[in-house]
Amino acid sequence: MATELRPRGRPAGLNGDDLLAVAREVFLQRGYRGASMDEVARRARISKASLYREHASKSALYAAVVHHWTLAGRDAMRPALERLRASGDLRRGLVDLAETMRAGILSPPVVAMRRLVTAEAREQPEVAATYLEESWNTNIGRLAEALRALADSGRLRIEDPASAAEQFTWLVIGAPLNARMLGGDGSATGVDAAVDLFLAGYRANA
Amino acid sequence: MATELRPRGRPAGLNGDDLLAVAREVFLQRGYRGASMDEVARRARISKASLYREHASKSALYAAVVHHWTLAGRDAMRPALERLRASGDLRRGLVDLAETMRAGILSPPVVAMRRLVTAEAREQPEVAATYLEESWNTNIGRLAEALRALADSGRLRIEDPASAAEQFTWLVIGAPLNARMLGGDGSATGVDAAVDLFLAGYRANA
DNA sequence: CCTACCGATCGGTAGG
DNA sequence: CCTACCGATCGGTAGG
Repeated sequence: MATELRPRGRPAGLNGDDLLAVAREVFLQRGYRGASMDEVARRARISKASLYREHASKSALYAAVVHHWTLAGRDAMRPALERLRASGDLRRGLVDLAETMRAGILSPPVVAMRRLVTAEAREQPEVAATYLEESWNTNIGRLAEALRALADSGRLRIEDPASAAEQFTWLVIGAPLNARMLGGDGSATGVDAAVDLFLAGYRANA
Repeated sequence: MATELRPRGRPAGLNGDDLLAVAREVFLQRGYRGASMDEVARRARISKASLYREHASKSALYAAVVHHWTLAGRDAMRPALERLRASGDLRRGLVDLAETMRAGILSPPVVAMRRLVTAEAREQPEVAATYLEESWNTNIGRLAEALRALADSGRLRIEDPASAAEQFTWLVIGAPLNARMLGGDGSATGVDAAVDLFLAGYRANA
């Protein structure tokens, strides 16, 4: 039990980022409509009145959870992209990147968050748009920058890095993400076929 | 108003496939939890008791709606696949197929159904698994057959038609489907880049 | 086939 | 005195 020492009259309950983390768990487990403010408050060990003082409504709490999540996952691809730029073996670098992307995007919490935001896209389109822009398009843009750098250094021949980044992404994660979003275990078939096709189209030494 | 002539004591309300169509509209508009059995009964002009006599529960009605939907969309790709086999211009045939796939998979009702089934995949995994198998994997399998035929005739060089079918599919629809699932308008960038990359990897005359 | 109604629970807010 | 927080309950609605 997390019975911490609390100097004065400070309450035992959670707030701030810790409260958002608890709310995220509840939303991911129950879905938006299945999640109750009572459960969030109970698991955060605060009253509902306190919860509503930090977040004016259930939808505002949900928006805060998604926004906080996008900030946390913004730099997930950076290490693999830097390894790709530094790698002497282009093919190995792309395979490493592809496996990093799969491990991140196909991880259970990331899939669950995508399912949550997708399900609520009609009711709360601005939250879904924020997620798409801050999380997805940001990472695609960084991949495009890395591909452009490889093209500038003469290792790839790419006219449209943004399009190539999207193609690489969906070659790598399309099939297993689709399977996991629909509940299947995925059974990923390896990223080599994706990298092979990508290099067949964009390798410099044609 | 649809006040039809009814010869005898036949009730005015809907049943069978018409009832499923109304229920599908309600599920697509409201989501699973937002859809009420009262609204389905009201829009079908039957009592809730009659609705429950045809479908024992809300989840059973949902499962029937999804299953009926998968049967309706099973042959959507067939004409484009036959045109691909008969086409003299391989590239034009693939572009035609890609545009047909986009028009179907990105259409608002198909996206809405995918969003519904995805959102409910955790609560009702068997329904999502049925959708994945009967609708998605069936069409991917038919595309794989067509690619295998093109390989057998010497127009493509493909070792794994199933893998190539998945690659083609996600190159064509990955980015715009992702955008539409998250509420964006998509702004599809054309299928030429997808076909170009696919042919770079699988065209026979290497 | 319908009206009426159930046990349970929702998001949100009251007084102290 | 102030703040932060509590137990209790509001009006409506869900699936069945």
